[in-house]
Amino acid sequence: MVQKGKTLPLRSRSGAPAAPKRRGRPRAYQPEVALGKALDLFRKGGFAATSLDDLSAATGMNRPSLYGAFGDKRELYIKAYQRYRADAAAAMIDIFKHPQPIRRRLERIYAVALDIYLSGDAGPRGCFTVMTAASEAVSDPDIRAMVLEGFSELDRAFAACFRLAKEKGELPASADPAVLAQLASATIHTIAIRARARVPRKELEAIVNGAIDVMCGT
Amino acid sequence: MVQKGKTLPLRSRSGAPAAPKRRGRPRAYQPEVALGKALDLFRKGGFAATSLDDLSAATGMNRPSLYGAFGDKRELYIKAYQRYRADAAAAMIDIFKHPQPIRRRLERIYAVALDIYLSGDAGPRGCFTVMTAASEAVSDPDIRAMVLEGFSELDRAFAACFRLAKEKGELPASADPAVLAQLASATIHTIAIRARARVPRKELEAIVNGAIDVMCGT
DNA sequence: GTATTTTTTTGCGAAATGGTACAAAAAGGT
DNA sequence: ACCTTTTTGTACCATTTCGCAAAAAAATAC
Repeated sequence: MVQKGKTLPLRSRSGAPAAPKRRGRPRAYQPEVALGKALDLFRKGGFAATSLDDLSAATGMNRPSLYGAFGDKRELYIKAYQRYRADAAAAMIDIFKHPQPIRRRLERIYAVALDIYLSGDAGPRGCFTVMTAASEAVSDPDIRAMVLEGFSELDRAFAACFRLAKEKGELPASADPAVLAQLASATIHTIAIRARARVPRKELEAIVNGAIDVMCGT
Repeated sequence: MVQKGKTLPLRSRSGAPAAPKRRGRPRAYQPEVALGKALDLFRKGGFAATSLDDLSAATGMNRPSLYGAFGDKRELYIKAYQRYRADAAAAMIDIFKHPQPIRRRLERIYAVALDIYLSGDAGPRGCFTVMTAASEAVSDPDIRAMVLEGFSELDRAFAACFRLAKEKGELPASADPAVLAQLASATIHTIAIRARARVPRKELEAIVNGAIDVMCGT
């Protein structure tokens, strides 16, 4: 799916491929891929059900190394969540940028969303934002803030799409972009949740298609 | 809830208010209220983050009694979830039964849903079905089956409402009750999730009102 | 009063958990 | 060769966790 985006190792734009001549013993792991493995685990089981031993086994790093690289379990969870958001944003950004007919746009967004939610060796992993909201967000203010940001980011992105579509005359003048955006987000949330209960892709696509029809008119 | 024959103190239909002369040492707890406390805890933190010690403290039963009364942690979780579903159904049943204008009906349903999702001393507890879907449903087939049943129960109840409204001419002939029902469920899911991130009731009500407008026409 | 039944209570135990201390290892600097 | 720096690997600790066994308690039945 997305995770291998590689995003970071920018190597600086000059030729130097990055050989900063670090001083001590070289790392036996690549932080990027280790964080990816940790994200996979957290997405599978959530915060509480994922132990440091599990994370250690999956990343190949022993616990002290994990601790040194990412901090304690909560910090690792937060970094994994940030990584998830970055990956998801990277997978969606083109669709939200390039103007297209609203229907086409929505179809593509939901297709990518389903790819993300249904991926996973040990069953569909769902949406990490939704899972985090369901579990940690109530009691942890920092995590809650990130989750809320995730929600409004999505709401705003959808709203921008509907606003543009309305300007282009694809939607009736009576359409309210903010309301439609929240419905579009609600559809994201419902397929994320249902995916987690192993509802098959076909059914989720049917939900998506029905929602698009209502939002855009048949 | 099979274990005790006797299930509920049905008082039998005759006058006898229940004095079955039980044989051994009397219970120091009421299973009903203990299960309620357990449900509260599970709704707050989820399965993995709630320990038997927590449950023991909250119910006032020590661990062996808990075990004897409800089985192991997983069984207790399942019974608590069934209780949740029964409570939620009881709170909604009247609204789904009595025919009413579709808008009024939806307003009442969402009002009750918000009451359920926003209640809780230590922060909003959200929807237990959604939380369970997000965490346990992937890996536990029995729990998954119950969650799926919860989803389709809600879908069907909404669909029945829309079907009736359509027959009564409240909705255009083009309206698809099944699609509208899934949108109504999606709205339930989105407010459940957002409630968990402490989105204030006013905002959730705004989402609900917008969704109702789209579903029923403005 | 004694036996029987059911529940509570205490306490154990084996495993898992999050976190850390410390020595060994692997690199560069001089 | 020797020191410094950084990371790894091993081992450990204190706590928590789930589950159970066995004794004590509280009621009824005889």
